[in-house]
Amino acid sequence: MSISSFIFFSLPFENFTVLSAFGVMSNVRKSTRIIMKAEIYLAQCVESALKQAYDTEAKVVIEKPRQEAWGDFATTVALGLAKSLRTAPRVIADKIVENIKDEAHLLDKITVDGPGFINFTLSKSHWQSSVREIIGAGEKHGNDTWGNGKKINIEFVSANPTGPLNVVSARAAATGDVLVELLNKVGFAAEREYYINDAGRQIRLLGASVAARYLTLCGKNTAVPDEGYQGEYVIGLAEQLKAEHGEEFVELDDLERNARLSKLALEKMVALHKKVMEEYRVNYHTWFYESSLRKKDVHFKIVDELKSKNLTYEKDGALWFKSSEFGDAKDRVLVTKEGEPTYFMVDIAYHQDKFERGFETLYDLWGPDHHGYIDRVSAAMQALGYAKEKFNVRIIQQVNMLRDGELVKMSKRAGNIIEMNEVVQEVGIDAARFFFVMRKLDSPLDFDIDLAKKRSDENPVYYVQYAHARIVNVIQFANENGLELSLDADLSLLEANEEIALIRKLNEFPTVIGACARLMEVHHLPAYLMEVAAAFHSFYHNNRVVTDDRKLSEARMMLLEATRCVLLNGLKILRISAPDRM
RNA sequence: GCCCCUAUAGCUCAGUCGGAUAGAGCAGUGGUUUCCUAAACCAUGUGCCCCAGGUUCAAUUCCUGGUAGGGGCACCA
Repeated sequence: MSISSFIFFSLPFENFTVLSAFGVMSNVRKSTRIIMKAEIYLAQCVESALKQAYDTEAKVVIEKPRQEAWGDFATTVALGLAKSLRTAPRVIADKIVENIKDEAHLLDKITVDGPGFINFTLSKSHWQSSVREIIGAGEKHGNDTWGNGKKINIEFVSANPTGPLNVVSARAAATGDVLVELLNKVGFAAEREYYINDAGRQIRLLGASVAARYLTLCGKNTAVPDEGYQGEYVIGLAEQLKAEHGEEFVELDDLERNARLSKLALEKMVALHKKVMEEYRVNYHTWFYESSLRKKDVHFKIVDELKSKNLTYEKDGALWFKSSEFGDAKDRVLVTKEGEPTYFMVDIAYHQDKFERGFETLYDLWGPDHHGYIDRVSAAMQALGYAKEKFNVRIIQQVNMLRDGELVKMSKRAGNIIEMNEVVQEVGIDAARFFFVMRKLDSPLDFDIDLAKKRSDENPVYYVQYAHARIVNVIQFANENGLELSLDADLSLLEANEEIALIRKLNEFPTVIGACARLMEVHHLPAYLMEVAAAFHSFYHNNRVVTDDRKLSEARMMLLEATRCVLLNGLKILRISAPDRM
């Protein structure tokens, strides 16, 4: 992550609310400044210096140097221009530096190092004053507007209501939930959506399976169909339905009984899924029922549209879509020879429906077993006239559960899958959510159940939460000793190495949020929060907050409050609690 | 056979648009508390960045080809 920091201009800024555990900040004055990242300012400085020196334009990227000693920010622009300008990179770098006009007086030092890096060191006072601005921004710290209000739909989990949710859903749920939060933080209008496949063949199979178990319970031994659901939970469903409805379905003919039981079982499963998601703190904007599309025959209208574009044909009694004309490996069936619409066919209608509801871009989060399905949906969307980049899929790799250091073997057939709810209940919601967003989406995630349950320093969740609790405790202690948080504190007293290091870290928050949103990745945020916690703990250990030196204490209280703001903001995005005491 | 993902320290993993001496946590070792929470801090070692080519002033990063591991290739979802 590159460091980000702020420059303050005297422009009007909207009102804000201040986060505080104790309400001591209620008298805070309103900010009248707009926040701008230091990187953007530096990039502009370098760009105009470049124009001045060489009459050249180039995209200037400001990054964080590998070594802290080299400075706060750096750019390699001189290295990149060496060829086109036919000049040694160091010469270019020197000339750029000569032409830099630091109008905001932000810079303490600019050096040219190595083969031609330009390193910038910001003044201490800039870092110090950022503490006040972070507190002032409150929960808006890290917000941006580049999403421009664009409507984005993020569909995730969408597990079949034919069985309990497994651990992969827990990863997808945490990921999708946090992604939406991140996107909205940078100005998008992103929404969470869950698609419920409550129609079609699989649901009929569920009905038949429940019916078999139900009849068996009623004394009429019946086998579960070969392709049906064999899991224990089906017996549970049958038991519940028998308890609620007695034997009223026994005398019905098979078709009728299956249909009735299928409907009732489905309602129970969907209710269960909704409950698990709610307890996991995922609040979907939309629970979309496949049956609502089928009722309106929307999927047949899609077929008509594809037909009219001459993109379908009949073969072997089935109706095919020419998906290979849009990059799919082969054509796909829309209507089977039995005359049944495929899942795919309804799915096309579903995705188009999202567009018709006003979403400009769609993101689906799928498991690795669905990657082969991407091309055909993409093909369908293109066939219907939507640009390729409007439909996106992010594959979330698998989850391996580890217990006692051993991989827990899971098999659907053997019925020993680990349910999402079990894991969440066992390790706690905070730990589960944190662990499930810790890894890059492309990587399989090893979930160490024992580690997630540990209440010790090895567990990263507690490390971050402990930092927050510690801060709350110290501020409380300070209050008891007659110290109040005051925005007028003299921040120039924050000079210790640990203090500056912590402040610099706090200023990276907006950059981390931006990177997550831009890359559609969540794992940078928990990693960053661990860094903030580390910087804070280090500061805390080496510096007392509550001292005889009242001015210094007040300055340090400000630093603590700013740190608390960042931790709270970060945890809030992850929807993990920020405890006041541990 | 075809497609997707992965390969970096003993272990689990970061590493942004290719840049300066490749990082963190855990484990190991040694230390820190008359003091606001020790669920904490400090010190300490380790790397054919899977292999071979290519592009480039510069490759862990991009391209090609391998090797190994995981997943997927239905008129299921």
